[in-house]
Amino acid sequence: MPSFSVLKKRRDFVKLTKHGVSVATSSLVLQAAPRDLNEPTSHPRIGYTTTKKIGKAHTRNRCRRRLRAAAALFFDKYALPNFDYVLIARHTTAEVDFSVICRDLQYALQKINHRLMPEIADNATKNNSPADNSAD
RNA sequence: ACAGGCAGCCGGAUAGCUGCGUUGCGGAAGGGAAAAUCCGUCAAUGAGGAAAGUCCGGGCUUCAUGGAAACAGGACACCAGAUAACGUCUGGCUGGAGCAAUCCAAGGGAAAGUGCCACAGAAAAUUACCGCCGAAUUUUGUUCGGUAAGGUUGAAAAGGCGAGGUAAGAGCUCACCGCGGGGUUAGUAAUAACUCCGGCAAGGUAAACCCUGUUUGAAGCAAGACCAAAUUAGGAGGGCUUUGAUUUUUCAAAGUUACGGAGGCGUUUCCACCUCGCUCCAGAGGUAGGUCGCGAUGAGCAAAGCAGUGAUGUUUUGCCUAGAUGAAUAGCUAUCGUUUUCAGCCGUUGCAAAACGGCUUUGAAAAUACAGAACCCGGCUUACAGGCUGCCCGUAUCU
RNA sequence: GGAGAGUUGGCAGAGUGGUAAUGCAGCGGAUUGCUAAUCCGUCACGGUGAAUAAUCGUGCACAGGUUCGAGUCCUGUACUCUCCG
Repeated sequence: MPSFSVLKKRRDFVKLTKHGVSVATSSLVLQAAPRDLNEPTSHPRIGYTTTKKIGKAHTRNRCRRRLRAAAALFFDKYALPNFDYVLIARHTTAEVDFSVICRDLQYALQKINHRLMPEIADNATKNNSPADNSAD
């Protein structure tokens, strides 16, 4: 039973690239950002990006599937509630061993959570009211 | 056996674990009912020969018009047929490539007209530089005429070759070949064969404009239809209604907003558009969302029979077979299959080195292609590891 | 998914079927005590060559075709960019 939903709107992707934090590994790139804090939903959301750079439609589909399979393994454990994540495929994603993708994703999730948690703490101390946070 | 040619087919398999879309069924909540929403140890089903490129042809939808046509522009072009249609396909003709099977060809018109043919060359299309010949003048020559055989240039220079003929030459004449026209025969036709005549017409380019014939409205599922939500508060104008003045026309005030107006296919004009319930200006908001279109009736798929040289048509029987929308149809593991290479073993030739062939339940390593439906069909083009089947041709050997 | 435009030296950018312009950058030389500016030359790739002389071949994204001859005309392929109210 998946405990996360899927990002679909272009607006959300753009917001992530503007305001989010990103971690790059050899096989994938992970972006993450907190959602609006006044919304009560708690599930993390995840999106997948495969650009035209990495190949034609067949290879892009394959990359997306492999990323989705890896995400299904690890997001239950590591993903934080009220956060949006985006996985971006790279040139190597279709070719490399699946174990490498799993290792990279695990590493990236741990690192990005480590970098995001203090940011939230800072925000909470500076701006107590969530209305000010959303106005930025 | 080797080397080719053509046509067609396949394009990984099995098991396990974890998952996805759609449809059906069941359940939950919800409601007058339905739809939408969520759930399921439920069931069924789930990519291709090219799904690709978007190069052609259709279906379908909208726009314009009473219905059409014309012009411009585009496309096509040997003949006959197939087809819903086509620039596709089939059969034939002609020309070219190959020993052959077979393959390739935008393959109408240059005698309707216009343009172009750089450089070189006398001359690139009614031409004459050198040369050859004759005459005049009178003498290393000059002028006039004839000639297109010879020379140089160039991609291309006015039928080819031989003989006659001539001052020199020339289809000027003749034979053969080529070319053009007529006739006969064969064929639906393109065309072919035979025969007679003409003396030869004035180069190339139409993938330059063009001519002739045939054909063509435009845009595309982000087409288009419906549903729901959100916002005016201003000015000008028009229409209608009521009231007042007035014989009517008309004028003023208040209210109201469709039955009115506008719309222009490539041809006229303009440059964001839509909504805010007439139009324009100003202003504000928006370019989000959902359902249908959308797949079980279709130029549908499979098999067999019949007609036809064939494309194809037709009859019978059976089948219903993806429907997503940040986009499902999978991810991983194991075993097997296929191919290649290396090692190993066996056989043949050989003194040997080595070469060739075979074996894989003897093993190892590597590879396992091109590539993902997006409204749907018919083609074309391009990409593609490897494998299978059938037929045909050539060479060598044997019978 | 659909519609359309383009590709020429290191960069920009012309080019009626007939010798691949021009500018910037780079390199060499002149000028100067030195530099800048200015002037002159060179500047796609490869071969022969002692040579930056000379000469030959290949070059306009790639591959075919038409033509005596294609950067240009026609067909196919690859890549890049733009638009979809």
